[in-house]
Amino acid sequence: MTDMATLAPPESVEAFRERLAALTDTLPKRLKQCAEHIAQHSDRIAVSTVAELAAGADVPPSALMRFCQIMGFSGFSEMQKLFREAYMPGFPDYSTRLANLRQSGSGSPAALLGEFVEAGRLSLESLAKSVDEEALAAAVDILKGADTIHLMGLRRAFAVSSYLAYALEKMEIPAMLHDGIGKFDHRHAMRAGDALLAITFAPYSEETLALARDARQRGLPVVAITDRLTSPLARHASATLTVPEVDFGAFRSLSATIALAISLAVAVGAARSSA
Amino acid sequence: MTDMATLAPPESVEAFRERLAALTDTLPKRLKQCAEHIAQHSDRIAVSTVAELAAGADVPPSALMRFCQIMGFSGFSEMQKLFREAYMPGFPDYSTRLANLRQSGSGSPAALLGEFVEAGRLSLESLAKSVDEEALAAAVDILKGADTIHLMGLRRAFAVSSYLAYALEKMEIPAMLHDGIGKFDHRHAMRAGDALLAITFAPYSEETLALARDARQRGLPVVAITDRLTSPLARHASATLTVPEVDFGAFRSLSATIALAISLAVAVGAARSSA
DNA sequence: GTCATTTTGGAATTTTTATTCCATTCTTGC
DNA sequence: GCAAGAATGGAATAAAAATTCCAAAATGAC
Repeated sequence: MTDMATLAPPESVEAFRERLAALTDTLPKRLKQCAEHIAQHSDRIAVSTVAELAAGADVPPSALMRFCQIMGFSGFSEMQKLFREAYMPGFPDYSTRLANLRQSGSGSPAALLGEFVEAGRLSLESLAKSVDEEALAAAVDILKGADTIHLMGLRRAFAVSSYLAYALEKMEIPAMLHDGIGKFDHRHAMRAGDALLAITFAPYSEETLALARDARQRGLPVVAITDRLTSPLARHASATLTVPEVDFGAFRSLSATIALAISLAVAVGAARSSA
Repeated sequence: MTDMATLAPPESVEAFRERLAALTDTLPKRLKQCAEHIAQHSDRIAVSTVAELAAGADVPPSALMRFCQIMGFSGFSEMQKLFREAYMPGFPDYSTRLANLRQSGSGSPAALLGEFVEAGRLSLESLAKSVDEEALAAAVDILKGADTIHLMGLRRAFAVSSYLAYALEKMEIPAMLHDGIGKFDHRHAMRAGDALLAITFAPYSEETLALARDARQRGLPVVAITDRLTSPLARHASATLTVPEVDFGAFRSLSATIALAISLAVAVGAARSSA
């Protein structure tokens, strides 16, 4: 760190992150500690003091000050300003509103809604944190090559499989929704070259497991969306995607499952149309 | 405000809100301004200074200090501490993770997922902010008195109506899902004493509108879940719930719609079982 | 191993921010 | 309309935080 032509401070959190990523490797020990701690806890910058962050990174406050300057800020305060302004963008009083909703008499419809909104949000955040990018890419790979995509998910998972059927149809991708109507199992509709996307959560639906087993035995690739890597569905799957859905009461919000499913569908759509 | 036996400071954001609500009406002008501004922007407390908040409430800083003390804190700093500590976003590094996801090459499945997760979150937050509690209560009222609840929603709304059918079935509430199979419209399955819950978004499904119109003409109450109060579905409805769903690309996340729908179902379930 | 250069830790300083205090202005009961 | 009490605004003070600076330690080139 000899010279460091004072460049303009990052103007957005994204720009900040980019510069941070670019710089981290070039920094000496203490400053790298700062960079890593900041990268890990960037959401605390807005509500912490220099001393607190420095303690967290296990460096003296002056090291953290130097770090801020290297990032292009005049000092810590300028950096903090960026994060304070970005704090809760778009929906400033969401948390207030949510608190009011949840408080509006337990059991009241509004309070219930508050709980489900929160459950959905937690599920989505948790999904973003835990998603296995490789498994997702593998799943896209499998489905983009399939002649017809068979969709199987019953009971609570039926909402997801039916939405996928809608999305795939819209993108003109051949898909078949196995809906269990009349107890026809339609297993013979699955032909060589097809793939199965199966969705089930505990307690696992026997019909879904059976269809996945059948597909597997006949050599068709199976993509699983389920709740755990050790789920019985995963045993039959070539790629397994897990969703950490938060329940409220007896029902789950499905937000995370649907987000994952629709992402998968759109990624497959993009892959097929560019092929 | 003569004497104010110094009581212990609130230990949680909920306790804070309760005390705030209880106190607001007893306060003189300036202090009430503080209370109202704080109630409205409690999420900014963690990242603001006394001067900033005071300016926002249009009072001098000393008034705000007095307000903090009346709330039971030793001063502003102690109050701010409560909010800074409470701000542990459910999953500490969610925002970092999300930023990484979205950055992972546009068009990649992971990047798509990042976008859908964000769209879902925004939808949920927006729903919490905009939900019409009275309309929600009215909808529960209508549905809790119905003999059979008829569910109608096609295309993208079918995921929602089918999930509702699942939830109502689980709660042993008589419900019938109109699925459009074989183009049977099943309108005559709707009997006096029943109610219809219809769901459609632009471009509105003709079948759904037709069924709602029919129910209306026969004097059955109709609850609508749609995207705008001016939607054609709302014209046939006794209660209209609107959902501000955020799209990403051609598809919506459905998170908010499902959260609203399931809340409605559970509230109806609770109302019926306690009746 | 020595010297030049970079990096570091902590004490000293400056700036910002919170907090107190009190003179003045409003209210309200009579 | 007058007094007594409450509420208010702003200047003065105290506290906390950010920032700078420099001597000491570490590193690395020769």
